[in-house]
Amino acid sequence: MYVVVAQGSDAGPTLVDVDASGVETGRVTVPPDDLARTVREREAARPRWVWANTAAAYPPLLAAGTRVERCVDLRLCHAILRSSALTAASALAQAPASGWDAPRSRPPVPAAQDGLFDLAPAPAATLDPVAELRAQLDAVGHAGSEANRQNLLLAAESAGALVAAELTAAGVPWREDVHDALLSDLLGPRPAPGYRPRVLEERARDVRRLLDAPDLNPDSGPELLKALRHAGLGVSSTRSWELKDIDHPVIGPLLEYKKMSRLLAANGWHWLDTWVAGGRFRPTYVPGGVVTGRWASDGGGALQLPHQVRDAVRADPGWKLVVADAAQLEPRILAAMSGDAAMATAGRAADMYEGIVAAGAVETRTHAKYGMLGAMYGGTQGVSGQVLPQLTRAFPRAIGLVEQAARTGERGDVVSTWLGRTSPRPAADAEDAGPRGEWSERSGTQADLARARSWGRFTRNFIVQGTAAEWALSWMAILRQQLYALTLRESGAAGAATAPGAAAATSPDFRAGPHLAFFLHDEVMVHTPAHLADEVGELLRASAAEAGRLLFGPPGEAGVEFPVTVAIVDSYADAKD
DNA sequence: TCACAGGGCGCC
DNA sequence: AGGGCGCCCTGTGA
Repeated sequence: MYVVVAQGSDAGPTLVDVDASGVETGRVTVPPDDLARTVREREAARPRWVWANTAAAYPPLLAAGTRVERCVDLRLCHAILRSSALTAASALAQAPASGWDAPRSRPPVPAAQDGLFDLAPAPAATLDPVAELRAQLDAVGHAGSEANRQNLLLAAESAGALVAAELTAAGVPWREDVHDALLSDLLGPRPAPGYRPRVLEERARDVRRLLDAPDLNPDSGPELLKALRHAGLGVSSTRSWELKDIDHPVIGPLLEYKKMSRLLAANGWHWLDTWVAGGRFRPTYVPGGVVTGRWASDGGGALQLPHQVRDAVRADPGWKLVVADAAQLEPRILAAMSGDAAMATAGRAADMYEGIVAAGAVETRTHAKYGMLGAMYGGTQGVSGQVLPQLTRAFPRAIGLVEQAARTGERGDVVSTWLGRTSPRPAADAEDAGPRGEWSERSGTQADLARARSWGRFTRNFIVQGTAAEWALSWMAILRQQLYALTLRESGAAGAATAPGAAAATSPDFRAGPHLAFFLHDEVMVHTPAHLADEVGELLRASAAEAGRLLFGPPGEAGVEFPVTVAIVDSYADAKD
């Protein structure tokens, strides 16, 4: 059932067999060099591998050609169970903070060195993963009738950790030559270090001339603001959206400077040198890195990859990129969570916002879109605020759910996602705010009300964003298994002469067949041999539907559909409409 | 010289 | 006066 990978002695890691009720049934110490081979052999029995931290344990296995199907990431699951409202009464939740609560460390914790070991925080190696697994099994028991949901969340979170490590190992196929040509085209040739590219330098000169500010550094906000005001422009900031409606000759060159400067700084040649090697962009994903359950990324800015450079993402020769995007994921999630049949019906339309118009709730698609976004984010101004009453009349259960989440947050209480990820409590330390302390310690001040409303917007969005993240994790977990099954099938066809039973010892690398290459909250990219692209596209649709059933049950009368748009392309730039 | 906050902007 | 992020740059204070 479970095989716990524990840090043993210098002799190597210890593998501890544990049954479903937490009872140890055997253990063995493995020489470090044999770990990957041993895991590969044991994988045939499909155990759930249990380790402290997938990000540390799994990459070495992958590097040795060992893929695993299932795991428990104790650190990630601990974080969920510690704060979950479903398991609040458990010993795990009640215990004081331990090494399992340590924040993730960006660089791996260096080994304790002579004399300093007692000053270092408890390293993961000193924690007992078997005891932690038992504590987690016990905690889930406290969820009672909700144990299934909690288990589903833990499984999804752990599967996500496997996916994240595999995404980094696979990398995004990246054509450095295309990226370089794109940069040269927009900015001019790569300059010597310390110099601006030609186009950027020309725009900077234009801006200085048109503002009559010969020494202006356009990268300096304060300098730029001063120069703009001196030229008679009544601006309060240097933000592009504030500048773009102003009629002055400097605006054009300035906006172009900002755009190009951003490209250079964020995804220019330096980024290319740092993050792309051997034809792959390998970002680090951080599962659970956002409180809502969304992933974060650490270095490389994977989750902010601008559309400007996506043309450099190209399938390998003979391969294709299959890009799938969940259409209007968050409003559909809200419809499913709330059981709002009218909104589910609106979601039957290929475009949910058109469905909302067709239902007679609002007049235009734009009103539907901004109204729904406003409802989920807590917008009160402009179009969102205007159409909210109409949406509330048409979809009382859906809107009521987010309104209730907002009220709960304003009171200072916690909310939970569909699978039971629970929001943090608001910081209670507003009093130590220094000079303002004397009037913020009384409740009911303007600042208190603003803070409460802000936290209400957070909890309002938390339930939707967090549940959407759970859906996306489930989607990827299902997809990951199906893609690997396809890889196994293909390799079996190629090696038909191999004796039955020999397959396990020679399981193919997951990168030999269709595999996940990129993830972006509600969008995934699969890199696949071209002849399988259509089949992969169908898997992407089917797994999205299955993720919906896994979370919300079979789509009955009020069933919500989760359609995905699928594009089979050579270049990522061609995937968007 | 370094760490940090804030402006600004990229993504969902 | 709209939720969640990461990263670059500048300016400031230790």
